[in-house]
Amino acid sequence: MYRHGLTPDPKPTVNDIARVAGVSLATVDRVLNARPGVRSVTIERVNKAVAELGFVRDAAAASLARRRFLNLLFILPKTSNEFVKALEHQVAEQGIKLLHDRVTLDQHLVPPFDPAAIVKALDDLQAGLVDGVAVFGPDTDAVKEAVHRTRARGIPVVALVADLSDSACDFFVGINNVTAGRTAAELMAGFIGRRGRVLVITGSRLARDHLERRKGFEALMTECHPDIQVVASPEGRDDPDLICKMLPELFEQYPDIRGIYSSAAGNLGLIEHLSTSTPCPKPIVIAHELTPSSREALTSGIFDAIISQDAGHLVRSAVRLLKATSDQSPIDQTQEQIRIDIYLKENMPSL
Amino acid sequence: MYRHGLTPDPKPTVNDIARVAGVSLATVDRVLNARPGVRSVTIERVNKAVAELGFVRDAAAASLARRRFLNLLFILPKTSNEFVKALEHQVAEQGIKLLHDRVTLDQHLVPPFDPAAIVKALDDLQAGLVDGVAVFGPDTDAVKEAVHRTRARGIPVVALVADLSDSACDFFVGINNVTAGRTAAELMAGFIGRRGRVLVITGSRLARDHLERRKGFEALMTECHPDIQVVASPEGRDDPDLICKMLPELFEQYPDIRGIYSSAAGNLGLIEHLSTSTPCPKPIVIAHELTPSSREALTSGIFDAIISQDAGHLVRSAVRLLKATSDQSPIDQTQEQIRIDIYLKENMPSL
DNA sequence: TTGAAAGCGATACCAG
DNA sequence: CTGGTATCGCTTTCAA
Repeated sequence: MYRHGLTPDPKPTVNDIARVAGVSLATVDRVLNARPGVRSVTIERVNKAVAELGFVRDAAAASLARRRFLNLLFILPKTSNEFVKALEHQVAEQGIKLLHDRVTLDQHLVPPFDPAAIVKALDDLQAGLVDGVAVFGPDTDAVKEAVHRTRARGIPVVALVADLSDSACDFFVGINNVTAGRTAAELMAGFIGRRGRVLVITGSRLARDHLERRKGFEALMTECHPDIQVVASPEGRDDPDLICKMLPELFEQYPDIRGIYSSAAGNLGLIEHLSTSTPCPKPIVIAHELTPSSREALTSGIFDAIISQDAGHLVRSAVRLLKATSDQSPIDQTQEQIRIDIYLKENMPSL
Repeated sequence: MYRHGLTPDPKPTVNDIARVAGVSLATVDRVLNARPGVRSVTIERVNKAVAELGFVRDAAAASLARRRFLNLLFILPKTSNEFVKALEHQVAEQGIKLLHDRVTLDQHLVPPFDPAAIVKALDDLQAGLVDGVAVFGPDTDAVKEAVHRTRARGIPVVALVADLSDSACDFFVGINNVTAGRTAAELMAGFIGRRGRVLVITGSRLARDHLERRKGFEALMTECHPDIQVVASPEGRDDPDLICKMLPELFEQYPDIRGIYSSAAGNLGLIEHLSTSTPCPKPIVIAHELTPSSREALTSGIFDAIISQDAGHLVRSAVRLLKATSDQSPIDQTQEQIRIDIYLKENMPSL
């Protein structure tokens, strides 16, 4: 009754194809994997049989017979940033599970904001030892050229979290940060009643993702909320101490701040400041990335919302894309789309 | 250099275990799969070898050797509801891809709100033909008993979208609807400035998920926002026409409505009403489930936010859980946690 | 340009 | 209780 209605009882195998097409197993394989050295008439015949029988390649058998591992490498910035830590954790964790699927995950931590280190890491790769790379690094020409060389050597590359311009990579896995900034702005506008002054805490001008968020935030306010004034802090450089210190001055200068948007990675400094001296009335605070400390700030009411991207999803997606590239298998765009998550106190996931 | 650092070069196989433990392949298999009929000393010896060699079972080989498909069935309500349609679509879509992985997906649509139909569907299952079931149905005793019988026959069952109480099922895949309602309330409170009257459009008292949302919504308002008054509409029964008709009267009765929470599945009626006669000032509207029409309402500004759950994720998660149960393989709780998504105009995913 | 045959790493079945 | 062995469906030499 509930037989899988999609294949005529015993699922056809390569043997069936071979028999029906009147060729050998080896030839069927050559056609299925688009290997060279088959006459086009033969190709036709095989394809016809494939279509006729409704053949679907068995992934398990294929993977087993291929008798080799897919070795993937993640190049991440070496920083104490909680979000990056979460990525590292995911790579390590998922690496263990993926062993079952003949995939290995390694990570290489390079100094942050150091294009040369990434270039070296990429150029040092041995094709054959590494079958794919995911890079989270600055969008500089040197990096893009190194990515280019890597791809030229047949190693697929995905840009992780921060895109590399001019589609230097095979794929980008991450969110659109302009959109993320706009999302923060939309939420902020709603929460402060569409009027008043908001402060944007900025990071470093070297981090493209942070710049984009700020740009998106300001753009949306300009477009849709003329009664909201945005002031930007000096560069916080993602340094908690620096940020904590610069805040009192800013509040003095702008006593009417109704909202704060922490666009970069300096949440700790902001939390530090707000948990000691709370301006009154308490401003609406929106920050990025759900991490242990931002989670706590949300719970305690210091933060009102978090804009986030799921580290687990980022890693899984990068792996799937690299694997699909290697297997020449199709990609499910909708599954690979990384969402811009909004978390309030109530919908924050447990754990 | 980047050799997979987790296994000493050639990954050990069952043969290696057998050799080291000094037993046969068959015995290794029995131990690995916890099959009966092995002396405990032998079990010990095998486990020791497994630990020593750092053995990881090769999923591809196992799946191939098992030489059978995993046939899963989704029992869904037959309704024109867009969210359910999205589920159907995902089951169909993912079913095609899963063929590669020796998994088949079928769906059985039963009349909505009809416990007897679900009971029959479950009792009609033939163990051996169906290896797992995902059910989206009402939480009634009859259904729970049928689930019980199904599980007793060795067929794992997951509750999809709507939980069945008393942990009748092996797993629940879906969101906590009380929490979803609270999330909607938190967002609503922020958007309307924490004061004023809000209207909740309710569905049917038979749908536990809808009731829970409303309960959560009201609870949060009571707990945290004393200046917000919640009024509930008569039951809309998810009927667009009915809802569209009852609204004018409600607005007349409560001219000061500042927010509307569409807690059930009657978005179409609400959209219909609001797009013809817009009350002024326009109330904040929050609804559930990102679907083609709610998406459009968000784009056009009729809706301000959507609380949603990802249909693709729901289906994938149900499949993984059923598969893991069948394989006796471990589960990654964090990946199976379905998020309560919040979408504003800006962060709505494309497609 | 094509074919034959040897595995890949687990599971299942039949003996002992 | 334990062991041998034939697969599973596909990929990959090695020959022809």
